[in-house]
Amino acid sequence: MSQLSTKSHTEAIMGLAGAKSGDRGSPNPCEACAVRGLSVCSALEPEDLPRLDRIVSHIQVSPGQLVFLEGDPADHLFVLTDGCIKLYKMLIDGRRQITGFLFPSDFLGLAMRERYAFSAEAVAVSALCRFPKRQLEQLLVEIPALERRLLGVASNELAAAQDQMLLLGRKTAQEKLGSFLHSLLRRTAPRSKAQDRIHLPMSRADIADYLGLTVETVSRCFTRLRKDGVVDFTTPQDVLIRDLGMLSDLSGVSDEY
Amino acid sequence: MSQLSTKSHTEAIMGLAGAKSGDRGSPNPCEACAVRGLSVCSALEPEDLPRLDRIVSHIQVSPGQLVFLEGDPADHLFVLTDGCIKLYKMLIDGRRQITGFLFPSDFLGLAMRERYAFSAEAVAVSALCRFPKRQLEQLLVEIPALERRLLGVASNELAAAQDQMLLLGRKTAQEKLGSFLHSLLRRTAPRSKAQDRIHLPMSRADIADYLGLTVETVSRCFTRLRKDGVVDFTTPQDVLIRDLGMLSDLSGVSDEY
DNA sequence: GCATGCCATTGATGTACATCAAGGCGGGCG
DNA sequence: CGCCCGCCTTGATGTACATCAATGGCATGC
Repeated sequence: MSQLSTKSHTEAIMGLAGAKSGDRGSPNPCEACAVRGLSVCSALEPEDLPRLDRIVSHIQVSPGQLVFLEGDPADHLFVLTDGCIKLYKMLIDGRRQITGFLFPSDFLGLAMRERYAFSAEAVAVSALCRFPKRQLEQLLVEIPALERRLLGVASNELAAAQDQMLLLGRKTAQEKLGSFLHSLLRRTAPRSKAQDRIHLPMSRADIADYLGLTVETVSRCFTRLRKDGVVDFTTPQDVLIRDLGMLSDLSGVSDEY
Repeated sequence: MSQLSTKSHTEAIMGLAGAKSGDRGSPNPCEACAVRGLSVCSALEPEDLPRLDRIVSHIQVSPGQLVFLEGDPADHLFVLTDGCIKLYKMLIDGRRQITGFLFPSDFLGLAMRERYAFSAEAVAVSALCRFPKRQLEQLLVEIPALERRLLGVASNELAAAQDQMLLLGRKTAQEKLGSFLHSLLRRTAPRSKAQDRIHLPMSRADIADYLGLTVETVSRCFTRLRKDGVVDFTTPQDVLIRDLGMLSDLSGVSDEY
């Protein structure tokens, strides 16, 4: 694990260095942001946007690159504007638990503590807005609506975390896969053209580590779902939902999820 | 499950009715509160305390009684002042996942959403301060320090939830039990006389539902830990930690936990 | 074009934990 | 006091998923 850490950490620093930090010259990027209106930033009045612009910088990461490592000083907060990021924790022997996947407009680094409680690594080529924590905290004081908004984001994350605990502790492998596809559909379909298609940017190993399973079990359950006519795969990364009802049943949704 | 819900819900209402709601007559209970200084309330200046007093009411619940049910309108927030509360979610077929145990000074109802995302039920005789959400939100606007504090609480809960995901998804039964005892020790020992003793107010079934196991496995792992000299039981509810080192190793602690 | 290596899939086997079942113990109540 | 009833423990058996192992597809690079 240590060789992974150090190596990846270096990559991350290179990644950060390669970013167009500060974005001096581009006038007010936040106003034109793709996720403006969806993300935390929507809590701001248009006239407050320049204050965000002043402290934001933009970074790019490619698959496998780290945004930060568990235990790093938590100096920055992020908003994902494009791509996909995975968050994970590890045990000393290398067992890994992915605690979440982030998609555009998602907030990163909410854990407002001394150090990051998990690592963040790019799944796909991704773009993030980066805010220095100190300066953003100053903004929070001046703009209560922003703080309110963060509290709302935290609430949602907490609720999602509890759903995930239920999944990890009490659902079968089939149900886990069903729930996973179902929640992915709800999160990403609204912003895609086809309402019944899901793109899976992450590997089977990532899915396994998210659901507390192994690669083999994930694969077997997927083929089972396919043979049962619930889903179909155009490629291993592209899922077609053929029977949403069965998928919902499987995921154990009632009101939640 | 439905009969449980309705029955328990009635109990909860009775419990709430039985509480000394409003506490008219007692002048400023918050000032004398047992958990004042530990809990969210510590974010308040002494001169602001009466404003809390004005909106707080106090309720008592006995073991098995509900504080609220998943899906209920989230009209109140709580601070636990005494006892122990369990939070849980259920699947339609009755499988249950306990998402957390609360101890005195813990905050309850952080998920600031329309409806509660989980149920809260007393494990031991418990006392709570109850705040109407609307009125507390008004206070949040007027006292930014309070909102800041809530965000901090949310961060901590989020971090704890991620630790729990790692536990549920990737740890063995032994490690789960070890982690459980270890974190309980860290949470409750500071406030108890004996630094190496843990009282378990919850049943084996509750522990099982918290760790994603069965009662039998919990019991077997406990006896294993006892035979290995890691812990000892004076009663099934009272644990003596005999080898903290082994316990730490087992729980997979590095910095975290 | 072919070699290389990663990723997904599938099969054979193993095992950690669940399930089923049977006492033992202690507390509450008649 | 003694019966009853939950709760905990322990044993026997079952199973869902992990592990081990082999193969094929696809992209990358020489």
